[in-house]
Amino acid sequence: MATTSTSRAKTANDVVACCAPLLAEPIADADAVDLARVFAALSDPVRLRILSLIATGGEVCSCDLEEPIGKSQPTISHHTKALAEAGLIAGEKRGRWMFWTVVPARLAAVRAVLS
Amino acid sequence: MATTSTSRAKTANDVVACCAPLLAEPIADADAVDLARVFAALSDPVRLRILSLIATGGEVCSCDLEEPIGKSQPTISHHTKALAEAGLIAGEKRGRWMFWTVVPARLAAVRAVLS
DNA sequence: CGAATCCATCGACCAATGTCAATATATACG
DNA sequence: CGTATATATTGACATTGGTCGATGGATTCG
Repeated sequence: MATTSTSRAKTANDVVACCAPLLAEPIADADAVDLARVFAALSDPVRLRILSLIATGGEVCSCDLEEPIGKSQPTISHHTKALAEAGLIAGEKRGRWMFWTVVPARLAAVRAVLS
Repeated sequence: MATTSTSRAKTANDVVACCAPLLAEPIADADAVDLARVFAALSDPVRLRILSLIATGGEVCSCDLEEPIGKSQPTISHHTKALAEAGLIAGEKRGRWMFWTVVPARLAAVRAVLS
């Protein structure tokens, strides 16, 4: 490993392409727990704005999020960690900077669950 | 009005087809708040299972949710209300029973935001 | 090495949320 | 009308979660 994944434990990262579309068959209990974690990562306005900034920016440094978001540095770090643990963004440290990119496949997987 | 919408106030119901895809341009602050509310409705395992049961059942009575979900009646009512206020399901009362159906357009709108 | 910068973690605080028992409301039935 | 059933609401409780100040760790540069 190298670039991505900020050392998460075993979060719902590879677990989301888990389940058949919600509408196909009743989702299993454990799958629901994992899937809920991903939606929880999307359930905060600050995180949605961060995700949107990263998506439109292509590759964005944490230091460039603080000003447009208008929250403290620990708060930004807290939210990027949450998004990364959900597998929605991936971070790469270069020098002192942490660069974030979206993980399109993960977004596609979430869309698929809602199909 | 008649069948749908359990008397919500002005929730993020018609507000979700709000915004361009998250990846097109940085989402506005107010839009992020509205969108976060919808994802919050999806961020609970019990609600995901309820949504899945309704989706696969076509039309499901609240009384038929209590047993498979394994939660108390007030808890089921609490969650169906949350899903309805998010516009993800719509309820129609017939007799003493409350029948729920999914709102496919709303699911499609959520998918579109993640496109 | 020492200073500066970027980020992560910790501790604390307050707000929001899931849960249930108890109660209220509405509808059907005899 | 009185009883039974289905659902909604209320109040209480414990847990989770967002936020920030303070601190620590890592990297660059002089």
